[in-house]
Amino acid sequence: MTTRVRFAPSPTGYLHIGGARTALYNYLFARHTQGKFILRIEDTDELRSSDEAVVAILEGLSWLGLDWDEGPVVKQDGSLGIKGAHGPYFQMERRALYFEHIERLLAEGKAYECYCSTDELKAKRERAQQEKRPPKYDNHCRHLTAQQVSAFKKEQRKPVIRFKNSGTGTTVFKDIIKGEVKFENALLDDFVIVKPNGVPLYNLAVVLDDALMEITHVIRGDDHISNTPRQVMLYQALGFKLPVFAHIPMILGGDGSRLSKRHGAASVTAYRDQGYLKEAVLNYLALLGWSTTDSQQLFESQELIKKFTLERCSGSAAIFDEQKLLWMNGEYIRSQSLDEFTDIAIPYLKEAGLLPALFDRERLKKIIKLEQEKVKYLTDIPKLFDFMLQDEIVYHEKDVAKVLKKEGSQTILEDMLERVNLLNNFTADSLEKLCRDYADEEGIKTGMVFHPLRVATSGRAKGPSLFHYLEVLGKDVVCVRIEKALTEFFR
RNA sequence: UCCGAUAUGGUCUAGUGGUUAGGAUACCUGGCUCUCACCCAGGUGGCCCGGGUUCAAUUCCCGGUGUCGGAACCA
Repeated sequence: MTTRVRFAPSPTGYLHIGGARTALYNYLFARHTQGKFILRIEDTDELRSSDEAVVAILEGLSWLGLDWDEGPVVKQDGSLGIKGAHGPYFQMERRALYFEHIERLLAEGKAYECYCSTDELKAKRERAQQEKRPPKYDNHCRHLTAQQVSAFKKEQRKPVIRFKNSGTGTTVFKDIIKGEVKFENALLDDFVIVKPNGVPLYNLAVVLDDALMEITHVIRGDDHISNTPRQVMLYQALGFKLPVFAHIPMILGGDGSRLSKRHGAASVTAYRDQGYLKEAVLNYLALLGWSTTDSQQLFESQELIKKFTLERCSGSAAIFDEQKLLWMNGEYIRSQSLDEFTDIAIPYLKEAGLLPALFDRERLKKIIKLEQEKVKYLTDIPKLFDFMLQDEIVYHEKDVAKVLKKEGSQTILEDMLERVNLLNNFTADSLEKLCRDYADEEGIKTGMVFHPLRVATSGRAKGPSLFHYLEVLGKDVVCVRIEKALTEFFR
């Protein structure tokens, strides 16, 4: 039997980081088992759902590279398309498919119409809360007489449909991650499954869709675990085969509460925009709630698919640790080949106006090579490379004060200017030799030469290997910059 | 209030009826070095609490507590 799993977000906003991990686990499971990964949009909440959110979710998933086998897709021309043979993949478009099953529940006496108004129900709920009783529907409409029903109809009251809970026994289901979970049926009430306008509620829609789409494994956040007994009851009432459940724990913010915008970025695209590599986000998310026996941290592409199993998922909630994500980002940045990373860097440099339309790629690679290992966020790229890519030089005041405006710096720079000018073979090696020889002759420490030279030619005290970037800069530029530093700070 | 899940350094986690409780990150120290970073070496820090079972419990059982989730005409 081929496995079929789904990610079923409700389009009420961006793709949340927790949702992204749920999608990732579904994706990894599907690929690992060579099954199908389906994307379904649960848009039965007409008030909160939006088309923009659908697009945002697809964008998030696509950025991460979590490709799905069935579901809505954004076509070349930007419009929404569909792929897969179990559609539609939007619940609101599936309503026609639900009717017969709802009718069946009604006809078999497994569900009934309820005419209680929302106000009446709300009042009852509040009373229960005040009296410290669990809020629970009192089954008021279970046994309405024909007269009462026609009276309600005359009032134009539109009924909801409730599921008739047996109220006895227990509902048990197996969960790959949580083990066996039991609920007393008596504690559950006759929950609403269809709204007055005929739109099914989550618990019904999810069961019908999963069953009709032949979903074999339901992998979702454990915030759904309390809903699962209701769904199990529906599966049984409807006569459908139960899928295997796997409830993965929540992702929390630094303060232990559910991760949200308050904790910084909560959407995957926000991480993209902050300068994270998708590989790092994927790897980090995979490890947040899943691990190998040897606690492996970094995974090559395809390796996650090979090693991921639901059985090795943790059962407890995890706090999202951005510091560790950042470390991982650095690891992935450093692991890119020079060519790969150059391709990654180019858009950032262009955006910052540091690259003309036409540029010398080989020279750019030499520059990138000097600082690639230091990039933490991709958004750091411009400020790490700017002084090597543009003519103007920006002097950092603090560094100038600390390094340049020191006793002897002027003489040193003047001497260096003279000697560099005479240097024919302008390479890192010869430059280093020149500087060391000079320090030797003058009987001063090499640092006395290196540091002012660095600040004079780069504008700052931190940067790549001095002689290597001087070589890339070239003799003319280096001389101009030393000259400029001299006139600006000493003359 | 009821129901459910859950508990190993600050954080993510591995693991075990007898271990010096392992890895990663973060932090600190040292080394490398022209700065920063990388890299290397070392270090601080942990089994929620109480009972029970047992020769022995971080591990198994029960209870408690904390945390998170649910108890919608939201998903």
